[in-house]
Amino acid sequence: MEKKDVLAGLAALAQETRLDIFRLLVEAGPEGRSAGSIAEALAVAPATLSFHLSALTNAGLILQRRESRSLIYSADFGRMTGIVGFLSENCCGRSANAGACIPVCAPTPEAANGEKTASPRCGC
Amino acid sequence: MEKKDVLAGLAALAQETRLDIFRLLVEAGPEGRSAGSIAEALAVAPATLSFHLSALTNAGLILQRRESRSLIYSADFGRMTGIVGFLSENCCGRSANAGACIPVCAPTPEAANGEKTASPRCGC
DNA sequence: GGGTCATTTCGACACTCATGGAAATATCGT
DNA sequence: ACGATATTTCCATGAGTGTCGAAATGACCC
Repeated sequence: MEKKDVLAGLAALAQETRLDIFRLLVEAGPEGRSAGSIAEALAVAPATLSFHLSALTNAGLILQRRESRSLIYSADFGRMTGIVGFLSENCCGRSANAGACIPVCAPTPEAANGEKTASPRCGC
Repeated sequence: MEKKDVLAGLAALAQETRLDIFRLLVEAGPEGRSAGSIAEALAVAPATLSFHLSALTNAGLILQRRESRSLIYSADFGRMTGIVGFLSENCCGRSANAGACIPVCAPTPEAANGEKTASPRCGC
């Protein structure tokens, strides 16, 4: 996970509507949710929602797929785990991390296999 | 840790110069670093640095103290841990977090004592 | 192919942000 | 009190962001 990716992710999440969208998608799990359903849930105008969805997509935080007429968005858990890992490693102090942990989502298949995950998991 | 605090923290860190400043202060530990020393290390104009330092301070991410002529800034590790905790809990999926952890800095005295820390530590 | 539904793109607007020079403020040593 | 040092505040400027109505695109069904 490179700094510029983390920066993009933070910028994307540092906005109330987008954070709400992302949390909604995390809650929805891998199946995701259609744009319309998100717009309704958050009471956001379609054009505005689309703007935010593309911001999140560009940041690599969410994925898009089409399902007949609807576009379904879902959270990219691996990316989010990478960001949290970066912050923990680089922004929480490196010497004093003896013991304390924050539980995190299980690695997604893609993260578990290839893609060197820079975040060292504690062996608990 | 409330959503608006997390939002403020993310907004503060979602900017390259500020992320660099914060990482420098994390590296410096509790002793911190003077504004001048930061400006020199990152090659940032004093006025610009001051602008960013106050953004980080307003977000609650760093602390300021005076030491004779210099103002010393240091990272607020408890705050950062809170933000990472929030992201892990709310943005990494809640069902699938069985086992995986990300090591995090030991809680600061203030976090360890009072101030209900919403982030559940895993018992490893 | 025409109608309809779901969503995006375009365009315009108000607003906020990042930058840095110049002036102001605070602290120290003499 | 004065000069030097460290840092902030003030100000102007250019760039970027969030919002949303209206028009365009894509997909389905008959």
